[in-house]
Amino acid sequence: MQMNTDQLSMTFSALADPTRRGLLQTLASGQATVGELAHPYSMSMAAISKHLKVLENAKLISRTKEAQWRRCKFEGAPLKDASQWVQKYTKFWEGQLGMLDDYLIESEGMNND
Amino acid sequence: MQMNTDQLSMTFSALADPTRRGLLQTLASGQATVGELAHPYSMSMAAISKHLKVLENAKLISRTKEAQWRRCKFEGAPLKDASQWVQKYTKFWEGQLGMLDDYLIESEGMNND
DNA sequence: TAAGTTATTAACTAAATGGTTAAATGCAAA
DNA sequence: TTTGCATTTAACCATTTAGTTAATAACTTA
Repeated sequence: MQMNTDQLSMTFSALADPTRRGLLQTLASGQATVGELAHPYSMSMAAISKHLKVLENAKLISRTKEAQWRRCKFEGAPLKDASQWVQKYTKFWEGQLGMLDDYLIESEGMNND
Repeated sequence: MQMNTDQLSMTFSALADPTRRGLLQTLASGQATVGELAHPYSMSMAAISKHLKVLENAKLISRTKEAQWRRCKFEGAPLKDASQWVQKYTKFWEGQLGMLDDYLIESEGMNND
């Protein structure tokens, strides 16, 4: 009903698609044009263009014009918050497991920051 | 058109909603029933129940029956892969920034594992 | 057994998503 | 200035998502 507009939701949402993760992987090997990015996929260029727009809205890529090409570049800044969010809970989880291993009391909880 | 069924997509997709992240945060302070989880939200219990089903399908929570209550528990296992994926690219990005700071050649690329 | 509590499921709705093909845009080159 | 290439946008479609209310299920307790 409503689109989630907060940055963290946008980031996770952008990452929740294998095609988009693949595009980011390609871009991690260096900048590329839309055509180059589209090449490995059996999907119209228009579809890839839309995926790139999702990534751009999430600020995970930037695009610069160069004649009739758009050169895409990976932008990792939004990953920092995502990484922190996931890591906090990953560590909490691993902590829980550790507590079980050591026969300590379960579900001590986690602070709220 | 098709639902993304791979685990990583399911995980990111589940995290791409502030309500669901909030539910996980609550659960990180200890197990809770659906009613307890629903309480802070101005949303029907049915809606929360659906969010919990998304989290359950993504294996981010488990539920056990206890009389007429369902006790929910945070399950962090799927976060490991998500964490690794995000961290790999976060580190790559921070590396890129570092290279710029040090006036080294830009876009050296990133290996493919 | 009847009534109340907790939660899920069903049926419905509006909007978002992910794809298509076709048209439009912007630039380069003949 | 026409042609061609790279890309985006428009219009469309089917599916999914996120919510609603109402009905149902499962269990407790009076």
